[in-house]
Amino acid sequence: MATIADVARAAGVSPSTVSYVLSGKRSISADTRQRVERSIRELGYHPNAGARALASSKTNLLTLVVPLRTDINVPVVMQFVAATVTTARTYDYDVLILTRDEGIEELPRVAASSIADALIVMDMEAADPRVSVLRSLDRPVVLIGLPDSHEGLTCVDLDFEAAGAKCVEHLASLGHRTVALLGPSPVVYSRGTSYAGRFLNGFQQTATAHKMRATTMPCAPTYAALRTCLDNLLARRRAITGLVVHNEAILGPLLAELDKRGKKVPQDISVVAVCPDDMAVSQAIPLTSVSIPAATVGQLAVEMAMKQLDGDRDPVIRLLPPELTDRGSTAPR
Amino acid sequence: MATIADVARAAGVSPSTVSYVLSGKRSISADTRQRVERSIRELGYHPNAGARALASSKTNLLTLVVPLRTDINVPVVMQFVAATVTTARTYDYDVLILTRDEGIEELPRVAASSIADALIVMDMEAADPRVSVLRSLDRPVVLIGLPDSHEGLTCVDLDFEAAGAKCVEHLASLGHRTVALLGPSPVVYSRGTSYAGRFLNGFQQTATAHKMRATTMPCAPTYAALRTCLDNLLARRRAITGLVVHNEAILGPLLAELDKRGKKVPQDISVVAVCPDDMAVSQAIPLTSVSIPAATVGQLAVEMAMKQLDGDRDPVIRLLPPELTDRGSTAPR
DNA sequence: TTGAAAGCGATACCAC
DNA sequence: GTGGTATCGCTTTCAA
Repeated sequence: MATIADVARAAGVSPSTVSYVLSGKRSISADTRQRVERSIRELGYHPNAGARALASSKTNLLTLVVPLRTDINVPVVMQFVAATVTTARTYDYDVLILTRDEGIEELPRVAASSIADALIVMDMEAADPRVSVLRSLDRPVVLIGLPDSHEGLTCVDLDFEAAGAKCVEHLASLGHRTVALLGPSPVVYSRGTSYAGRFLNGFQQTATAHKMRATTMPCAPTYAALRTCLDNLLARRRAITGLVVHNEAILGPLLAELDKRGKKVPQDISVVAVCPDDMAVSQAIPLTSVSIPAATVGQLAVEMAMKQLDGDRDPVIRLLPPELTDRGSTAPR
Repeated sequence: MATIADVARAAGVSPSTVSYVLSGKRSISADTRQRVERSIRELGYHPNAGARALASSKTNLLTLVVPLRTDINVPVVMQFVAATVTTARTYDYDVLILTRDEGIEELPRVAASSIADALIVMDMEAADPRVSVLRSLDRPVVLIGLPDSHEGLTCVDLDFEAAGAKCVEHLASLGHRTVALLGPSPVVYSRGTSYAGRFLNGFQQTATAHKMRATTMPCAPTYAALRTCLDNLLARRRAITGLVVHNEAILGPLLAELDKRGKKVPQDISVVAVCPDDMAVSQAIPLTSVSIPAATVGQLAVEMAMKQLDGDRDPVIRLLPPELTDRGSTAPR
């Protein structure tokens, strides 16, 4: 494997000159630059990452902590990972994956051994035990989600509270008075996942503000759970006319089940989903939805990490405003 | 950040002794070891990854090349990634993610700059252009999938040909004579994805061997495509009594649509799926299936990479035998 | 059983 | 505009 010394020798210059050609940190004569670049090409030279990290205290690696449990929304996580990796590459960074199951003790290891320059952590819970550890790492950190105590930490996420509000506003503007939220699995709530609670708040507060009758119901991602929920919801004396679904896994089964029970969407019941756009589009019928902008969040997370690496250590909270797209699964009442 | 010299000083020994305590490469007196370990703990020492990589020519990083297109089976990919990361950690390795979109030129970069010690590449196509590049990398490589020309390369995957055969055998043993394969999206075939073709071969050859009438039909992951496929399949003069579904995304919609058309499973039509077990279980009705052992494959891939890093460079082809679980969605004819 | 010191391959400071 | 070289923090050979 060629080293910087090999390149220098081949180009008839010193190693430092090769280094500067690569980094652009000082001006090089056109002639020298060309000879060096030619040698680099001919030798197939790639700077050794370890040596570079040691000398510069920069690894050009980002650590991404991903939740890989089964009860998470796998496609959303994937979109997020993809966006993170792609964006990182535009900054010449590679991405290291840590699954959250490896546990809290992996974070200090990765930080202290200088494996990565910064960390991006997904799926924060409201009272996440990792918060204090992350704060102590002395490395740039970006959280996806908004834990309760996030002082000093940079966070980015969809504004789920506003999203909950937006869904209700939409139904209210169509004249609906009796609505329900079909939420994520009970375990998501009991775990204190931050986005679930924030969405729920936005939903309830807005319904209250509009003096609507509002029911909320968590739903495990199984047919049995869904049927139970629907049995319950559809048996109400005051018929529910608007349904907000914050549970991607259940969208397909829900539509199938409503169809089976002879409930037409949107004639009998309006449905608003909270999910990535592609998912809303690919259901049995296209769904009106508030988009979960996983790719955007991933990109922003990397950009915020890069900003911190550039020296701007001020914590930032960035909550993306929700966007609702009407695809016809909601109708006036 | 504490260095090995700090630890050595605190413990009253030389840096080399600390290094040997850590690596276990030479015997250390109990007393010395304890003093060193104590200092390590007290200082919160973690060896610097870059320095270690430079001195030892080992990064303890594995590169995982993941396809992050939308037409792939996202949950399967996730299971695979999770298993890879988890297994890698048991060998004290971390995992670097490369998405295949970054393209072929990233592979030489990662290898030549010694970012990672070995590579695991998912989603190989039959005539994958990456094969020759990978062969030239001079680093351990494990392929998930079986490209046509894999001489000299280590591969691991489910034996999809045997899986296709097993599905047909199962239906044949139940007396079915007219069967169909609902396959992956046409783009998966046209891309030449290796597993799709292998499964198709196993399906067709076995059907032929049993003198069964067999239809095969790719199906895009949309409701429209599914309906078209079903219209076609259900209109046959000889009614299809056994359906093999090698397309996870379409399982839910398929069952809903069959239900809607009044086709009872398994009374009117038997269904065998090819998908991860948890997916087969969580459908509207539990499905008889051949399991896609993503987690096992991920684990094996890491183990095979580690074996190569241990010096055993002989290429190995490992095709896992398919396992069929009867969950009642198939019935005698 | 332990220590001293020579690398590993870059970066970046100091000279010229 | 370019070169020389100390330095980063660890591993490992050589010596004792």
